[in-house]
Amino acid sequence: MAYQTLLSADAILSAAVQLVERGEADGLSLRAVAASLGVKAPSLYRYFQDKGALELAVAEEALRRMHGELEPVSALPEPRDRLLATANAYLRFAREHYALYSYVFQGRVREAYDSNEGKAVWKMLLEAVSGLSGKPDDTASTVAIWSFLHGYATLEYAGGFGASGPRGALELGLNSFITHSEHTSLQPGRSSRKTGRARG
Amino acid sequence: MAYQTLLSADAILSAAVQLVERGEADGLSLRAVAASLGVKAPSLYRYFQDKGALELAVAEEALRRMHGELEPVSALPEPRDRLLATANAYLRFAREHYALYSYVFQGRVREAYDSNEGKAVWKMLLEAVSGLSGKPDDTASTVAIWSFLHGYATLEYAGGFGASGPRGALELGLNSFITHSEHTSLQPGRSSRKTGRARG
DNA sequence: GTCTATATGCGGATAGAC
DNA sequence: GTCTATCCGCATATAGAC
Repeated sequence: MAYQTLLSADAILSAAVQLVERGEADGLSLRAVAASLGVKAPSLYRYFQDKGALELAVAEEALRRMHGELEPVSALPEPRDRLLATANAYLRFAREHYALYSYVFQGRVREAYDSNEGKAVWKMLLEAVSGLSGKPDDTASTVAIWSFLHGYATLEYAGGFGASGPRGALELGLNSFITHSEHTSLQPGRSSRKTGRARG
Repeated sequence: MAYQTLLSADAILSAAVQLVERGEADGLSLRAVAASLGVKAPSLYRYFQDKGALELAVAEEALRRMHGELEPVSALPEPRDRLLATANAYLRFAREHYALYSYVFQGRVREAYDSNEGKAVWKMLLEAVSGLSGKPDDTASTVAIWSFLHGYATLEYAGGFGASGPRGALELGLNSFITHSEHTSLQPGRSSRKTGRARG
């Protein structure tokens, strides 16, 4: 046989993710992915039907890594701690891998939300929020906090915070939600620590 | 003279904006802009030095239109009404012109934030928020609410709200901020209406 | 399983005719 | 002031050789 096996779907996906992380989420190109693996572009078609398939795989991988960032703090027993830790983990991922993070929210990758990876991330947020509010599936609060976190991450990256430095905004926002949530909680006695404010 | 004046910077900008609005914010192309005006691409270089200059102009125009949407409600006397109306106007613009809206937040257009148009939008938000909290330049609260609004608009468009329908999240988020803001207000007596909850 | 070669398309930008 | 013609580059994707 003239050629050995150099590629695998995993290796291609891994290389694609790496390029997205470096490239600020421009356009991922099959040529660049192939080049980074030392092969030519047409070789990739043995492992992915077309570019769209690879894009979807990248989006799912991004969500998988997000989930991996959120999962470790999901066992925290105290609801407020858990929510704050979850929010911090979310923002940490967005900051350290912004190109990959934003990849999920843009373009044609909306199918990824219906994947198991997308559902897993949503579940992390939902349980962290619901644990504090006491409501079993507190969709409204989860969407609200998710919106806040995503917006904050985006504006921070885009430089929407001027020279004034917005550091107080994160803590202020989280405290607003938490206070409101505790105030309308179904289990008011449980998570009403007076000490310990949100720290970003 | 063999050719008449067919173009102007305004006409080109207007055509470019229209293409962005239609095209879901893919890549704007000079060829497409020219074609929509019935001319050829090289003609545009008489009015814009290169593509980057046109892109910046589009971003500034987007911010100008956002400001135009927010300005009418800036005269509302009651702080809570003004903030809610401002939030609603912001979301209305984002919904009805999402491609143009998102254009501002992506890519290389960050210079637009430093323009007069960017400052004007920020000022609308800042004054609406500060009017409620009573603090003169309440940057932290403004950043927090802006983050929430931007995140909500983005997730709504991206379909991040599943079939469950997140309608309560907008009101919940706004009420959380407003309650927190009024609670820590420097002028507690002024905007403490018990009636009237946020309506999205 | 990977290659070369190629078809096809879109994009920005410039030179020089009219 | 707008045109044609052109250069150059990058992209997806396929056919067929090795």
